[in-house]
Amino acid sequence: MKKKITLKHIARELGVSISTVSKALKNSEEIGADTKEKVQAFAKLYNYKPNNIAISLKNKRTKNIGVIIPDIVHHFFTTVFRGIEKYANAKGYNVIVCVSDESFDREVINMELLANGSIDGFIMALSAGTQLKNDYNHLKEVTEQGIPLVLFDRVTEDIKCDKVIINDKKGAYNAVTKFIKDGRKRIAMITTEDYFSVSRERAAGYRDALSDNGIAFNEDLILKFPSMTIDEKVIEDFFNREKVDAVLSVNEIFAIHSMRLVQSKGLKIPEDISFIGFTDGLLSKYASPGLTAVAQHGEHMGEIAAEMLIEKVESELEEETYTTRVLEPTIIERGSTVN
Amino acid sequence: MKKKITLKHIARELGVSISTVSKALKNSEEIGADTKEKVQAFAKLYNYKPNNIAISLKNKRTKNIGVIIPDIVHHFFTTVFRGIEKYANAKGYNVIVCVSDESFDREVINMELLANGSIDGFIMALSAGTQLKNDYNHLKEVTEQGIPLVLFDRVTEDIKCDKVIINDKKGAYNAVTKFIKDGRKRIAMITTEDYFSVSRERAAGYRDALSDNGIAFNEDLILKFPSMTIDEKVIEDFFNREKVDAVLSVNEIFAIHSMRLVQSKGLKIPEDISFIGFTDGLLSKYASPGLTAVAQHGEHMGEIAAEMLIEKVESELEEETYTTRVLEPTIIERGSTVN
DNA sequence: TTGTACGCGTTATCAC
DNA sequence: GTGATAACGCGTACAA
Repeated sequence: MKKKITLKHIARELGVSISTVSKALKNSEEIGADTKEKVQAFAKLYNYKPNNIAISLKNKRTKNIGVIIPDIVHHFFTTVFRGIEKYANAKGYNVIVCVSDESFDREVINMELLANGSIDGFIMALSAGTQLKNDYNHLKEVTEQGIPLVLFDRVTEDIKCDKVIINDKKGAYNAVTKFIKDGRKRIAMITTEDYFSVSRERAAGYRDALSDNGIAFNEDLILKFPSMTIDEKVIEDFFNREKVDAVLSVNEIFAIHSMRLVQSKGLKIPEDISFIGFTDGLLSKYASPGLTAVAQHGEHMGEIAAEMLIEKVESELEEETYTTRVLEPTIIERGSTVN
Repeated sequence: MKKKITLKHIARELGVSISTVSKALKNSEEIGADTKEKVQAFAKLYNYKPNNIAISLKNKRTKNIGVIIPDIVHHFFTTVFRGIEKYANAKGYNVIVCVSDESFDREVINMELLANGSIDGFIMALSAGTQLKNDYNHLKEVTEQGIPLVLFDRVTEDIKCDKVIINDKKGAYNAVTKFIKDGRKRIAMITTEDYFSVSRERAAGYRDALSDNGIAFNEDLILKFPSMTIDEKVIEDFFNREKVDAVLSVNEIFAIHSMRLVQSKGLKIPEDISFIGFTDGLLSKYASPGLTAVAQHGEHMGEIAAEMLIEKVESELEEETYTTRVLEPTIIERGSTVN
């Protein structure tokens, strides 16, 4: 087993000082050509690579960025992550991921852990628990320490930092408008509780589109789930109770479940009832019929988040200007709506 | 902006030495009760937390584990990752992820980067590029440096290290046996090129099951894709050319594509043709009909990989005993096969 | 041209 | 009880 070699080893072996070795490896002009050659040859032979940790300690820069997401087995977060990873890697940064599992406590613990020197900045989407509790002190502490933070998708007004979101309101607005143009009258919405920032925005877009088209808002057509988990029975009751001809869902899981249910009741999609779901993921693509989706462009979102973060990390001056990038959602038409 | 505080700051502020502060904070018996109290109160007030990087440098242990996977937007890898993250986190480790994007070069680069002190050990699945090139020198270097390595799912015989895989051969064997029990005669297999270790194993299981049941192997019933990408036309040609009544697919994407295609040709699933696909993911669950799947238990696999790695990392003695854990696959029955 | 000394933040050892 | 010192590995200002 050939252990990692350090400057000290090389210096001792070659009978020179550590700083000479250090300079020689950086091709410093101060060092004589022969010494340089000797040192470089030796370093190459033993495959010397500087120790990242030592460099981090010295530079007070780790070249790591911390990503905290609620769930990794979730297509949208996964695409965002890919964008982050891609951009960060290209810039020479590594990505440390922690999963909050939608829990406030785990989000806090992970953040504090990473904040103690492990990373240069954070990119994160708030956990459900955090949004429910509405407590952002852990974020505040981090930003007050001067650690850059970028929030994406699930954000909060309470924290001053860079953010990147999609225009959820407009996405919902456009979807509902499309339904209305297609002649739909009783448009339902399946969503989660309001403490999710995205759900609130989407609900607002839904209501705006209805009112702009002279359709009265009907509370009975809103189906709310307390979390990301589904109760098949509740969906069934809903569709037995309410006669609807279009459904906007805040995620594809709810949408797919509903589609299967109404199909089993003998309804035809999109003739009798049409569907649009947020988060253009695999399920939307492979459902039968395909689910028309509001694409959130996760990968692009991730790239932008990483770009914003790294810019802040690398900028010397600490101006306190924070920007929010709003990406435009796109509707991907598939078989669940008429064209 | 209140910057991170260090031992030095506390020492200076309180007019004591750094080592006194360090000891006081660790509740050392050597330190006087009043000094301890004073120091601890001050530390709490200013929210002192030791710097991870400095500790890493001192201990030569980072409490980070490096995970290198071919693709993050992939349900199976994602579930494995969740298992790794969960276990590692519980043990106080962070996870640094790098995505090789199925490329040999990116795998090498990422590995070398992380190997320079950033992590205590690696967990990885080989990229397609690496398996194709069949070059494992970067793995060899890492293990020779004494850095523990655990391979999962996509492994190689060429490297001596801990491994965790599922019994792919048996999974395929069981699936095909089920087809035969259900009276199927012309059983096709959709797979990738043989350089994937898992594809080889699954193909072997397929052949064994046929031969054990007295069915001749028929090369024409094997549809091979060069990579993970799908050519719709090729699938169509295949099903137009060959009359098959059962299909085993090495992944769910190929299976779902095929199901949609044969359905569009008017065939009934599972009456006319039945399907089983590897990787029990979201698509299998939500397809119509649901796709009977060979579950790979990714999360469990991840937990085991993390457990094996951390055990090696924390064990002082460097015995060279490597074990391979083989998990048993399970068939999850859904509508794509008769019960 | 090369080497010495110091600092990054922490801990452990040893002296006072 | 408390503090000085060395060490982890590296880079660099400064001295020789």
